[in-house]
Amino acid sequence: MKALKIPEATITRLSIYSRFLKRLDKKGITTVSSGDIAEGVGVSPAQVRKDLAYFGEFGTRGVGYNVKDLIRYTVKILGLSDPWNLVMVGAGNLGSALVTYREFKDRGFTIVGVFDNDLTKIGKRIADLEVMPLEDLPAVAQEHNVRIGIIAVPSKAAQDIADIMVGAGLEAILNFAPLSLNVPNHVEVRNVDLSVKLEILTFNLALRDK
Amino acid sequence: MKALKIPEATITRLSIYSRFLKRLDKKGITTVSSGDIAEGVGVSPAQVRKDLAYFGEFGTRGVGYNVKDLIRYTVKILGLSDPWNLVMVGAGNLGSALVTYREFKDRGFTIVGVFDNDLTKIGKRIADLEVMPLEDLPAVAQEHNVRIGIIAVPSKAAQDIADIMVGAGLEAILNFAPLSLNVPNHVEVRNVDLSVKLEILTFNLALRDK
DNA sequence: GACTGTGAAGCCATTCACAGCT
DNA sequence: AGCTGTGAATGGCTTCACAGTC
Repeated sequence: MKALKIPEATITRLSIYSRFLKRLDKKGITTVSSGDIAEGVGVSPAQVRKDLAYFGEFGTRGVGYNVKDLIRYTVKILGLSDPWNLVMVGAGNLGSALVTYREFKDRGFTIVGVFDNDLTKIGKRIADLEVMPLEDLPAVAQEHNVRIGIIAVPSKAAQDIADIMVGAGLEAILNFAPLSLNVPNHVEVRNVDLSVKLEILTFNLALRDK
Repeated sequence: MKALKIPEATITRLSIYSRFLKRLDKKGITTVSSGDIAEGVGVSPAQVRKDLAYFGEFGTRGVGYNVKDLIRYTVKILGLSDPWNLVMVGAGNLGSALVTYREFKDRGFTIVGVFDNDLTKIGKRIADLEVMPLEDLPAVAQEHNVRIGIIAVPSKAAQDIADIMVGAGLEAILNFAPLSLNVPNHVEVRNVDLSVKLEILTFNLALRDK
């Protein structure tokens, strides 16, 4: 693979293209142009071609892209050719919703353990999993070759959970708590902040009202 | 307010600063520097100052910013001085989790109606709300002056819901379904894609494994 | 001495426009 | 004729560096 530095925005879009293409494939569509993809996901055709060009030449000039092939390429690029096992910490409403979230399963993610340190939640069933105490996380992670953890606990507990995940040898964390986590450099963290986009909307509506 | 075009990334960070500042305030901290904020949320001090500078001069040279004042300013800029009423469509796991999501309430968002067209869900209670049929959305929205709707339904239903929201006169939509919605220009849409950040993590881990 | 506010510089991402294939 | 792949141009965001203020 090229050694070029790839913009994170490109990876974001690749993830979106990949799922859009799967929908096309389900509809039986076999060929697609950069313009079709662009229209389907709301970006420019040049952007689509540029994004793909970071990784190779996947299309045919004058024709477009083969849908099934392009799905395979995007899935490969995103590291999704093989399934991933995840652990989830936080068995509250958000954690429970994420454990049962259909799209994760569709994209090859399997949650193999749900943890919480709230005694009232331990033992509770979510989908086919039983909520376990946090102490069990390292053993479960090791057993299932887990490299990625999801944090869905209140802000004040999040850093402690992150420390436990790092201690358990996890390499990446998806954090839903609205604060910045402190982790060593070798651990990748991405935050999903559920309020930010809502506040972008209120900002825009407030501007409009002026 | 200045007529300058403001980067959306700036608004994103403002939302993050605003919540970080509230945590400082709760701890009793009264003054903060751009460096403190930067460290707390993981950006550069220059970035913090530049972001704030789009909207005015809020600090004191040689001193920093007054925490309570800066909270007020950021809240005002984000359009959060007055509370917002929202409607939620989708009473599944994700919708239910969002209705009870603490942070929304803390930031002044109140969900005044939850809707679904699944008969098995209608009548169900989520927090202190009873799930209503979609037909009731326009009346509820009007009654409570709702301008923003949240979509938390499966992809294939999302566009229909968006159409209903537009028909009900909503001006902004927060969409959790992983596809691009078609709406008129006067309606603001932002998407929260729960899989994207996870796939950024797998991309990075896959790179690392090479 | 410390920290803000800001023009200028630097950097990065997107768009343009066209050569290259089919 | 149609569409990809890509170097060049553009545009926009971030960082730098320092004057201004307390």
